Amino acid sequence: MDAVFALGNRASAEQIRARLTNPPTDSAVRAMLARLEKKGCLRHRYDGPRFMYSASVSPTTAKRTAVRRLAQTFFGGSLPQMMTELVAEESWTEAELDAMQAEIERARTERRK
Amino acid sequence: MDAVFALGNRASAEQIRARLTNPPTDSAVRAMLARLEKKGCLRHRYDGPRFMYSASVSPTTAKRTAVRRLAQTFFGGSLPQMMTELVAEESWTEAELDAMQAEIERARTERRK
DNA sequence: AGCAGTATGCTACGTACGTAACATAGCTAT
DNA sequence: ATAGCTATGTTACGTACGTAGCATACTGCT
Repeated sequence: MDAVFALGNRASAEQIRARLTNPPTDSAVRAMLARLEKKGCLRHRYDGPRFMYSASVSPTTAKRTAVRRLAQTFFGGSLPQMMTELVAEESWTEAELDAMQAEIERARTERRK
Repeated sequence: MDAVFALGNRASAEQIRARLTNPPTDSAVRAMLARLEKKGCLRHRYDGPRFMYSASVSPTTAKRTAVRRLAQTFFGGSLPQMMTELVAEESWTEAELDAMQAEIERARTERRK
């Protein structure tokens, strides 16, 4: 599923396989995709000669879920704590710090509306 | 594994089971823990009457790996893009924005050393 | 038409996993 | 001591998964 989302929620079996670490067989990937589709996690449609798979939940929803799961697992369930910890523990360039600060300023003005 | 890390990298089988969504049987959890230990993902030691499991990789390492994986899956592999997008798309209180900004300022001074 | 090349469909087999059931060991209260 | 609770160990069985192999269908090339 991660591979599908990383590929923009529209991916062929071979593209998905290429993104996996220790990629299993082509046959295994196709079998897994069929199972995920049977479970309702994926859908597929024809794109010329091959299937293109997409998740049945929107990438936006999946993203929010994944972010919250990460916060839950490693940051005590607190998104703010996750953000401040990431600012502190990763290494950032001046430009990246500038960009984050600018986004915070924009969030402040958005809040006031 | 997520449950183990969420529990501070020191958890009993029952604690782990309690954290799982649609928790499988007690027997299944214990069997899985035994398999993960056999694979080298987990270790256990006795704490009074019961086993306490811990990951064989440090929580810090696992956290960095998980953060990068999230960035890879949903933010084009870019940590800075992930940060700015999270600032923009989540809803924050003034205090939380203040805390993030303060952490950015601190990161700036750290950078100059 | 004939022939590669590619993509899906299907089958069979071994391994991993989820579950249930029972056995064993240690601790506690009576 | 003994009965009861709890935690781990072990076994057996059904389902899910990883793999290999072959069949079928479509496309493009000669």
